[in-house]
Amino acid sequence: MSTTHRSPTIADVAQRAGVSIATVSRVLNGTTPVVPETADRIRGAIEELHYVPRTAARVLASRRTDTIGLLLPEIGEAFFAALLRGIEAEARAAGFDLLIHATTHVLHASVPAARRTLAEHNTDGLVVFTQSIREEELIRLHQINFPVVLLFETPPRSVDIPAILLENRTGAQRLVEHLIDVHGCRRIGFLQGPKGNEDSEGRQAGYKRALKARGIAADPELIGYGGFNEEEASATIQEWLARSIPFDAVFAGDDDAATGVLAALHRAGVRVPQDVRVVGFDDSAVSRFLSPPLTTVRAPIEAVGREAIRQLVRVIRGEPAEPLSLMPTELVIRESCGCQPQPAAPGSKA
Amino acid sequence: MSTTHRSPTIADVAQRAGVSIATVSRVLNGTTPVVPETADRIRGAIEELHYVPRTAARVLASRRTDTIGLLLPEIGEAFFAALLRGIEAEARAAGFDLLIHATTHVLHASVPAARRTLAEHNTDGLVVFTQSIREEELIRLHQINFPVVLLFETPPRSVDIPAILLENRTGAQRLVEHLIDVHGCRRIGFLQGPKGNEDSEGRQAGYKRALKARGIAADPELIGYGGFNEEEASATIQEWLARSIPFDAVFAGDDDAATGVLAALHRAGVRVPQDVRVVGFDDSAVSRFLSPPLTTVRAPIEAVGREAIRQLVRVIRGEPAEPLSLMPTELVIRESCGCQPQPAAPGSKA
DNA sequence: CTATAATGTGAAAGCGCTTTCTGAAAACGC
DNA sequence: GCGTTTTCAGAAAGCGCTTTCACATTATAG
Repeated sequence: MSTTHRSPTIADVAQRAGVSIATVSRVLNGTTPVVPETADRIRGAIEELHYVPRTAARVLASRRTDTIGLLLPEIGEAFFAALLRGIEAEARAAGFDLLIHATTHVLHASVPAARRTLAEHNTDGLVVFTQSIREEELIRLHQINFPVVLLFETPPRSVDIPAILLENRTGAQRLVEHLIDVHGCRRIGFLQGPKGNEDSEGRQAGYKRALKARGIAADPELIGYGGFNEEEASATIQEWLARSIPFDAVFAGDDDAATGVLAALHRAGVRVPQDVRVVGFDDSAVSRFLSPPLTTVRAPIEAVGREAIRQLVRVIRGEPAEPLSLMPTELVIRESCGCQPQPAAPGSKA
Repeated sequence: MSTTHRSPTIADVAQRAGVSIATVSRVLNGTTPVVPETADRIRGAIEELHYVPRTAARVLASRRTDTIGLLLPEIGEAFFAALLRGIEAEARAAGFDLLIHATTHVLHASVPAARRTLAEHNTDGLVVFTQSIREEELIRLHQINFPVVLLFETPPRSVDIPAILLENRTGAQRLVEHLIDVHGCRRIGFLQGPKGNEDSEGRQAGYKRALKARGIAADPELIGYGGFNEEEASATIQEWLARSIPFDAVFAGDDDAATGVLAALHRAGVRVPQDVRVVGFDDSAVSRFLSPPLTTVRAPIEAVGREAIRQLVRVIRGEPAEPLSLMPTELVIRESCGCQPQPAAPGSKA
């Protein structure tokens, strides 16, 4: 209990246990069998000294970081928590730490190489969120064989890195067909997500397919911008109402946008689902608590996070990885489409 | 462009630039002036070789990690994204990386010391979320002078580490007084958050003060459990309705719980705000889009994250830090309390 | 001009681990 | 019993940086 003793190193542990540092390292890592009594003695010394191995020394010597980097364009509200939960849990289970970089302008070619601390030698692999990295950088990483998986985006043709994608098209198609078949909708609006967002494109494709399959002409006036957020979706609906564009349903692109649509309609005194039916996509945490509860498509976001790590770990270990994981989606019928309330099974979360 | 050349180190850069590695290190870190031409030559070599310094070597040699650890009990839905956004941005601005550990059962005394890789030598400091660390471990860290700040929780008496807290009491009191004074409520329910949660306790104290200040007796029947989540809050309200407990308003503890309350009332055909008024706390992203838009108290969660890092960085640098940062809250009046819709200023986000 | 102080750079000593290489001792085979 | 294999543990060589320390230079002073 002295004042400023420098903290213990592996040498201190070795000395106290009367062995060499090599042996301490071996019980620490379980790399080579050590006589049980000796091992116990070492473990005792570790506890007594409150020894904590320096990660840096370990990394430097072993040339493995046991760390996975996560690159995000920004930390959004919606499914971000679920995604991170999946990523964190799976990474931990596989024995990796998680280093997070969330910001635009990271890893751009313009950033001096010396500042790009996340990739290469400083992590064992990268989970890259759509639109958070420049294509050149992605290609460079791939060329030097650095493990990367891509989230919600198809990799460029020249780069065969694993990608985790949502089954957007089919889910959206079923959703829109439900509006048409069950509720007789004919004028269904669609709100697009951010420019270049693949999820949005897939959902729009599903929307168009559904219309086509039912012989309904797509009206360009009914395709607006929702930006996958409440504000912009809300604004678009307000504008449609102001311009008296007739519509009997809105597929909002995602649940955030649907929330904005609901708010705009509520404000305007338009009843949902009586006057207009509203559906979203994602099945975000709040969707079942909206008024009325939102009909949507469940996107298994947490599973996406887990799958991303699973594939990345395979790449890191040099095992064959799935080039493309298409995560299944599922229609979730609630009331905003006009269906009747589901009799909530006791104890069920629906 | 050969196949498997090992990646460049500082020595390769030094050789190519015709200087010693010490000089390269100096331009990398800007620690000592270097003749401009030489520096340029070195920077050129760095770019050409795609040199990226190994963090591990740097950390080992300098004994600084430039990394801040974040300890969370779990990755929740609600204000988690905002918190992380604040933490990430401020940490990056201060030149730190972010290492995230989210899970219960981390850093418990039961975890072998050798596995507690996050603290001590492996980060420069820790942001500890309420209820994610055992008190003994906190005390130990404090004893060895390891920089820590505590989020949403008052540190134990013996441990004087900085804490970032919300001004819960005053905010809650104003909120409840608004219900009483403006809307004439007399039977106001309160839903508690998780057991031992200080935010919940502070809000409950504010609730009681408001009642007392207005001469209303607190009815224990009107204090229920909401758990700061939709499900449990929803269940409690359902139970109150089933038991015909009369109430004219509900202060749900937080916005998640308020969302659940709204859903339960909606399901039961109880109108908000005509029959029952509902208010929350936090001003989460969805609150303004609920039906009706939620009256609540704005908790500056992103600012909490920033402030946490700001204080932690001070401790890391050995500067004096604020022992206690009390973040101000602000009443946000919308419609769920019975007030009229605010005329939304054009371009405003309210 | 010579003595003195800046200034810029290199040599080299670590930082605390992992891991190869080697050797001693114990176990085994015939 | 002696040679051979196996098991366990130590010595020592790095891993790729930062940082003292010392040393040339060059600038400044007297």
